[in-house]
Amino acid sequence: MPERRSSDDLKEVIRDFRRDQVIDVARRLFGERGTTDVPMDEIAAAAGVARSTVYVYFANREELLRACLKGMHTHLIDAVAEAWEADAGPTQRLARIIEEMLARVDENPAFFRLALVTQGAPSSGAAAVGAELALISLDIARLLRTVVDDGMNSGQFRMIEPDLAVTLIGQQIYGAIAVRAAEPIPGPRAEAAAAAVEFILHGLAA
Amino acid sequence: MPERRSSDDLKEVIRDFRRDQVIDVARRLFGERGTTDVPMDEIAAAAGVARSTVYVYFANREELLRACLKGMHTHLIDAVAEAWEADAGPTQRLARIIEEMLARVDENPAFFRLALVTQGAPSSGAAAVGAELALISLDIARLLRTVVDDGMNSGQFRMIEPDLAVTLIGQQIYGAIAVRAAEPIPGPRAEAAAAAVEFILHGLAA
DNA sequence: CTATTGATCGGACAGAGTGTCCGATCATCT
DNA sequence: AGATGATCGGACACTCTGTCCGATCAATAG
Repeated sequence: MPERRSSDDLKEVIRDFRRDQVIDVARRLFGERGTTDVPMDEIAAAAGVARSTVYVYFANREELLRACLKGMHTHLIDAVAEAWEADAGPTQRLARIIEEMLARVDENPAFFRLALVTQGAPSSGAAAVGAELALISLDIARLLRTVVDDGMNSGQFRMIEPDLAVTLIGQQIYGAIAVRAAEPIPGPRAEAAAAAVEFILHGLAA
Repeated sequence: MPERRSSDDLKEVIRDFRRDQVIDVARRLFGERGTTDVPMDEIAAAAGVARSTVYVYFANREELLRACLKGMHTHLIDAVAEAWEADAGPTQRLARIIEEMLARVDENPAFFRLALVTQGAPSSGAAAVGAELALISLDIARLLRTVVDDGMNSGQFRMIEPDLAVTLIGQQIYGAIAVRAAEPIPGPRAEAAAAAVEFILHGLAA
């Protein structure tokens, strides 16, 4: 009985390992050349498996792409959540969220660019893929909402419609990510994050 | 001789008309279902021409897509430039730029979403298409630069690195556009624009 | 040690779309 | 009426997708 169990578990582990192997390769290739321009043949070859085997793990191209995004999602949320505990004030937390997200961009700019690109894209894969990204947005929005509420309660932020505040901050972050992902050689991350926070807090007026 | 000339001109006009006809249809279909999911057959059929005729006007799918973006580009720049003359102060001009851009989004959200999506996308078409969009960004950045310089010179904006200021404003606008393009039923445009301007000027701090 | 099982391979297959090409057709201008 | 040029429509080769299936190989059970 124990043998059987551990044997099954092993298979599971191997299976996941193989799966991740394909996902990693796909994420890299998708990032380099775009989702549409990489044939399944090539992904399979690069991952060292047969094309037909890829279709054992993923029903189709779209599901593979979704799996790529899913991994990034959990990674991002984990990183932000971890940093979350460390800091206390709303300003610090806001700074931390932005810095963590930019860090994620720096980790794999090509694929992050791709993720933004896929966002809201009315293309075949995107209906389902969009759902995956919507989850990320929701998670981030929830965190931002907490920041905004804290900021207003403590009198550090001025009083405006909280939803609007979240939208505005979100827009700024979205833009910052898009810009950074597009930059060939992004400048120092800390400065970029600090500039964004400063701007979000005080704007440009004299 | 004059006949010949006007005859040639007429051909030119007809040619352009046909071309625009295809572009309009393509823009709509691309907006509705994405660039990859609309076969050339369908575009041709919807435009009322043979598929082979489309290939007379456009070398390939990518060139057609680029033509779609090009039209939007000129339209956008014209609209902003026109409004530009009317207003004087940097704040008013900033507001006007944002409002005009959001108006463009409202005109054809589906296609605008698509344009954002294509932005920086490392996909087949996107290398050349990206160039087209880069031009738009450049034009807008130039306008924003003027706004920033005016604002600082007149003491209405605080003094910071102008390039940074342009980037930050650009990020907010980019995000605002993306968010609006993604909304199923966007709220009142004037309010959205006003909120963005207010945010850009004063931020969230108390 | 052998038989079974399950995963993987490799290749064939139909279907769909792309871009090219060319003869047939039609309208227009001479 | 005849020449000219745009358009049509369909055939073509090519590529990619997703499906399928027999062959192969390794680990495991008996």
